[in-house]
This record gives sequence, structure tokens and C-alpha cells, in this order.
Amino acid sequence: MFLKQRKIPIELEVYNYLQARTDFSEDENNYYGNLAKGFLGEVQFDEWLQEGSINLLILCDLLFEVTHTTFQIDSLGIAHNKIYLFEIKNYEGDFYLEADRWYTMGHNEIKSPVLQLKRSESLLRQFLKDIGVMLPIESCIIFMNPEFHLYNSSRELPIVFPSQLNRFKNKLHVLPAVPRTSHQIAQKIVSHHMNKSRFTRVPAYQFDQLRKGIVCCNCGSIATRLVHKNALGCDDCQSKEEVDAAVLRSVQEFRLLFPERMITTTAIYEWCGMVVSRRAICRILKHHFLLVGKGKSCHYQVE
DNA sequence: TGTTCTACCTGCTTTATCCA
DNA sequence: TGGATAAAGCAGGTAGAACA
Repeated sequence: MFLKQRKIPIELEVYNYLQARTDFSEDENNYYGNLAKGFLGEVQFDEWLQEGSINLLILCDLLFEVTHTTFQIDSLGIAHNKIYLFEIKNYEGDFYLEADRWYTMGHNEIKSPVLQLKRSESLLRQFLKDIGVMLPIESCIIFMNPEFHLYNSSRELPIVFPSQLNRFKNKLHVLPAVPRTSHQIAQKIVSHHMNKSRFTRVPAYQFDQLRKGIVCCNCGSIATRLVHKNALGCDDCQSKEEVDAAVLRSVQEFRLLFPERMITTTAIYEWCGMVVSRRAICRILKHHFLLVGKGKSCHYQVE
């Protein structure tokens, strides 16, 4: 049972929106790729967990602070007598272990997921103690990608490999039903969740430097143009979308990328690359947002 | 096929506000 | 105080759908 659903991280959403409007550096591209892959793995884990009934209260994507240290948890499962800490990885390819260090087959050392897990477990234990929850923690790293393999792995490591997922799920299937107290604990934990990480890492961008236009809802290209009075067409994939829906998507992008900017007809008109007329933008904004102020100072707010 | 209706467009003007 | 700016109002035109 999912008590807190997973949402797409703001960082990833920003990258998704910027993709069509700017050129990423190689580092940014790699970081974006890892971010997207990691999120995909987490979503796959949620879907896998939802197949069949498991007596666990699942809390996804949690962020806490303990003694000025922020830590993130991919998934937490609250059972009748313990708390499961799941660290989800979507690694692809072959890796090997040497003296507790993790390497790719190209001999590049990567951050040890086991150390990350130990750190998260330790911080979680402190956090639970602070809020008065005294349940034992069982933590494990879940590798979701069937193309992942780790050489020199030992049995003692808290790892669930893709080939072990079904047996691991069978173990969860026999858990007794969660009592009311577990729901109360889950609510208590969620109430301490922080919404924004101070460490969000996104590329620097400015309104003037980004490409303007309406991004195609199908292929993500910015090569859209008006093909009908109320329809946009994409030159790349030939898909079509209603003007209203496309403009509203663009407003959503604008709001996330420039939260400090006011929503005005001119700003959205420019952001949409003047593909849609100023009057049409005005009509759409008026219909979906609240007009605040008059004359030069007027702008739109979410109703 | 022609007519009517509706929705949306552009262009111009008006109104309101900001700011040097 | 007047120029600049932003949105609204209005008029006329266009395109597409519905219908006889």
C-alpha cells in the first residue's frame, strides 16, 4: 500500500524542460542521463511492488534532515515489526568488487552503493530515534536492471539482484498485516518529510539564452508551428496538439523554470516563440488563470 | 452546394499603470 | 507629467462544422 507516491524530481523536470531549449555540456548530459535512468528504476520498483498484495506501507522519495545533514530515501517500507529501507539502483552493465570498492569494467571506481546505504541507514536510525520510533531497520539495495551484473559479490552484502527479485517479493508476501500503529508511524514519518533539497543541481540558464517555441508533446522537438487555427503541428514527427493544451504546457514549463517571473501575456508569447498570437495567449491565460492587477502591472496567478 | 453559426484571428483604439 | 507598456474592447475577416 503506497502512502506517499513518487513524483518526478524537480531537478529531472528542469532538465527535461531545458533539453529542447539549450545545449547541455557533456557533464550535464551524463548527469541528466543518470538522473533519468535512476528515476526510471525507482518507478519500475514501485510498479513491481504494486503487483500483488504486500503487507507493507510504502513511502517513496523521502527527504529528511538530522543534525544539519540532509539525506534522501528512495523507498521506505513499514511492516508490523520493522522498517525496510530500500535503496534502488538502475545500473546497467558489468561491475566488479575489489576490497569493498566498486568498479566498472573499464576500471573506473564508482561510489559504493553499500556505503551509501550504510550512511542512509545510520541517519535514518538517528532520525527515527529523534521522532520516537523504535523499530529495527532492515536495509537493502535493489538492482532493477536485468542487464546488471556484479562480479566478486559476497553473500553477506545487503543486495537484491534482478534474478532474486521474485524470491525477495515472496519473502514480503508472507508478512503479517500492518496494525493501526504502523499507519500512525508512517504518518509521523511523512510529516517530517522536507519538500526541497538545498542541493538541487541544475545547469545555469537565463530566459534570454534559451530557445523559444512550443515543445512537441510527442517527440520533444521545438519545431512546432500553427497548422490550423487551433492546432499545432510538429515538423519533426508530424504529430498534432490543440493550441490551448500546448500553451498550458508551455506555461507550466515557464513557471517551473522561472518561478520568480510573473506570468504575463507578453512573457508567455515570447516563451512560445510567437508561434501563437498574443491575443490567443491572452484568451488562454484568462480562461485558466486569475488576472491580478490592471494596466501595466497586471499578471496572472494560479486560481 | 450554399447558408448560417461559431470560434478565432488581426488591427486599431482605449484604459490603466509604471517610471524617469 | 508624459512616454512606455500591457491588457481589454471592438470591428471586420476567415475557416471549419452543421444543416437544409
